[in-house]
Amino acid sequence: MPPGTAPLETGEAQDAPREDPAPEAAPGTETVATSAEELGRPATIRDVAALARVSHQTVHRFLQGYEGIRPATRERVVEALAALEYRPNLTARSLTTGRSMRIGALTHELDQFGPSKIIQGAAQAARDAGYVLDILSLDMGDPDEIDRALQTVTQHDLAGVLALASTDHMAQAFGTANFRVPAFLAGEEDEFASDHPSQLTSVGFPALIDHLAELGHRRLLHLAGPSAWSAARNRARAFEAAVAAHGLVSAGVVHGDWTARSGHEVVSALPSSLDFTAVVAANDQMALGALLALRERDLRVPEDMSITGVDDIPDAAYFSPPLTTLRVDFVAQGRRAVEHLLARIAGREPEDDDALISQLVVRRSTDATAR
Amino acid sequence: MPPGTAPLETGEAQDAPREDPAPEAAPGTETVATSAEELGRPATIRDVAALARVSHQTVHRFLQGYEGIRPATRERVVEALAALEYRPNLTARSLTTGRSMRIGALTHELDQFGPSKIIQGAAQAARDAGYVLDILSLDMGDPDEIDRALQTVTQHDLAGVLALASTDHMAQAFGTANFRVPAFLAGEEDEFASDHPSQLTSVGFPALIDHLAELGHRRLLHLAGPSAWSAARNRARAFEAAVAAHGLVSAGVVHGDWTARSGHEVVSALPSSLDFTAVVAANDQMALGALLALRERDLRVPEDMSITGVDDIPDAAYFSPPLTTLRVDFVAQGRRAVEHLLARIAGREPEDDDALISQLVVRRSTDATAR
DNA sequence: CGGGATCTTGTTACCGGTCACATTCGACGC
DNA sequence: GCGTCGAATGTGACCGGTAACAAGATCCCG
Repeated sequence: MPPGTAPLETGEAQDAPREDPAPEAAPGTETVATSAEELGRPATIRDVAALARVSHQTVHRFLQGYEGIRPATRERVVEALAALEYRPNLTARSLTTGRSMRIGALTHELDQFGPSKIIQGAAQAARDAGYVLDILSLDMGDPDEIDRALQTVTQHDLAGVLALASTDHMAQAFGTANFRVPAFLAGEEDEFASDHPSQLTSVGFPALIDHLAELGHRRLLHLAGPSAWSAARNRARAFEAAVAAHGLVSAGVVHGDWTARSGHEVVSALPSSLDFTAVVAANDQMALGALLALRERDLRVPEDMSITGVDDIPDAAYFSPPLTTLRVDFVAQGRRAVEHLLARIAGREPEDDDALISQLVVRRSTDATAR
Repeated sequence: MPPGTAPLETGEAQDAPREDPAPEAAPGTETVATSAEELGRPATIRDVAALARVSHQTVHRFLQGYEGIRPATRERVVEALAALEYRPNLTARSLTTGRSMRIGALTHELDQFGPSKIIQGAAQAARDAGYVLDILSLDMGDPDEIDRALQTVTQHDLAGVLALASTDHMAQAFGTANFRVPAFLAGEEDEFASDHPSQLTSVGFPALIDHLAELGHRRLLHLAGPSAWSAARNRARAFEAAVAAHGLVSAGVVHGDWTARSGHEVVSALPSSLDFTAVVAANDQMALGALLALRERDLRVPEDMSITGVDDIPDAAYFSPPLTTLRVDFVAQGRRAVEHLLARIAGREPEDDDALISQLVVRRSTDATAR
């Protein structure tokens, strides 16, 4: 016998002229809040029910979109909902349903351009779907981190998990983890991945290599990313494939770690006589480092050496010289990752989407080779 | 009369040799799960209580660190906790307490270096404190966005809100919003802010201007950020103050929008005869754009013109030439913002922390002036 | 106009912690 | 050996939604 938690007095007070909704506490009658201010706290479904003089279940049904509510009743509910500015408490909802409107994003490279753009796109897509993105930042290197993240996930009743890390380490940890909820591993790069082989010969790297071939370059050096990153491997593979397809020659593949510093180091360490006329870097930062290293070796870009990047970071257009590169749509990748995850959460098959194609942006860092 | 939800049979089964904990369902006796696997779902506090043959409240007390539990009892609880791999359900906890272990981060410039680094630091600090950072990405320009964010906050029972936006627009919207929970507005930049006036004359900009003065520069141009950003205004003010303190001359302040593109535009648009010998940009990107514009005007850096930035983005060391800049510790700023917020959540006064000082990094973009 | 089918609405319990209060236990004093 | 008091532990309700089921209202038809 709960003491009148939800008083259902069918008093006349409500039917009286709206002008005088003064809280006249009739004896034995619980006063019913008629406005959000009067309540002083977020309205609950029962507050609304009391004001509408229905059961909380009727309010609930209305909120679920149930049709079989008498118009008169429905109207009272609608009014009460508005008067109390009702917003469902998502925590309470999560408790019963066991699921929340939250997506966990596992990540650890928030400071890099690609990943942070992906997060941006993912956050947008999540928001558009009414979800919130929880950042689960990982300290890589500590193997327990994945476990900790996993615990966080289960403790927070997340609706799903998006793994935005792109290293093998992460992919592996992710693969063995059991999140108990839908999960989706988003590589930084889909386009060059092996399950889109058709893309390899249509746009992106082929267009880039094509561009260099047209300028007369025959021997190309690839400045690749760290091989533990799938994106780095994919790009290296795409490079090799495109070079072969054009009958050009790969002068080798050297590895950096995505940073300008590594690009600078690697290029500085090359032997003094270079048997290639263009450097194809796997990202713009490394290209930047290479640019400086070439300058320090008294090689002019593009007269003596052409150089290209991938990503098209905003700064790339203002390097000296401006960088020819492949523009990658990271925001779209992030959006898409979330959409895939949401599909999985809903039990749907993700819709087959068009391949994200990167676009060649020609700037001054490439030109006809003198050699 | 709840039907034995938490069976408290003091059966002997538990005291029997550990070797045989087979689930022998005695008639009229609910079986008690003795391991996480057997349960097949996350263990609740009542599962633990049943296994430990205590009330759920005793388990609760243990978890709260209550001391007055008899050793024998305590031991059973500890064992049950471990056997069932109990993890509190944070959603349920939030429901009763009305607070969660989540911090909302309002942001809209996730792709910029500073903000994304700040988020990184904030996410770390949040994680270290057992919190999770929820990204509430805003579409600026739409004034309803703040309202939407506010609703999100209340619906999700967030413990606090961190506003990481740095524009006046955001600050103002934030100031008028009532989040019902602790909130903290973190500017991108503390160091140059007016409430740390002492810093203005000790490190950071003064060191930078000092450096230029020593190289013989007398007239300096400031390439500022958009004036709607407090960080831009702070930096401009710090510039003016430092110039005055050194008896140098400000050749004016021109405004960009933080991008390399804007730096390039602004410097390209300057009259043909320049009456200054150094450009002090408010961030590295604009300095990059300026660098290219100067090169296009056939001005050599640093021989004809020195140039400096602020932030020390990783790429700055590999610009052509490498950029003299002020290193700003954004990660620390993010951490600190979260710590402040957590203090406010806990009702504590935030501890007075040392000013975050930016550090002068001298590279090749500055040199003695020929003029 | 009664009885069942249907439509509409209400009642009660539950999710898993937390809190307020009640009860039992054990030690001690007389 | 019994009463007392504090320590140890248990009971039941509650947070705000959701779900299963029950019951009242309405309607239709013979």
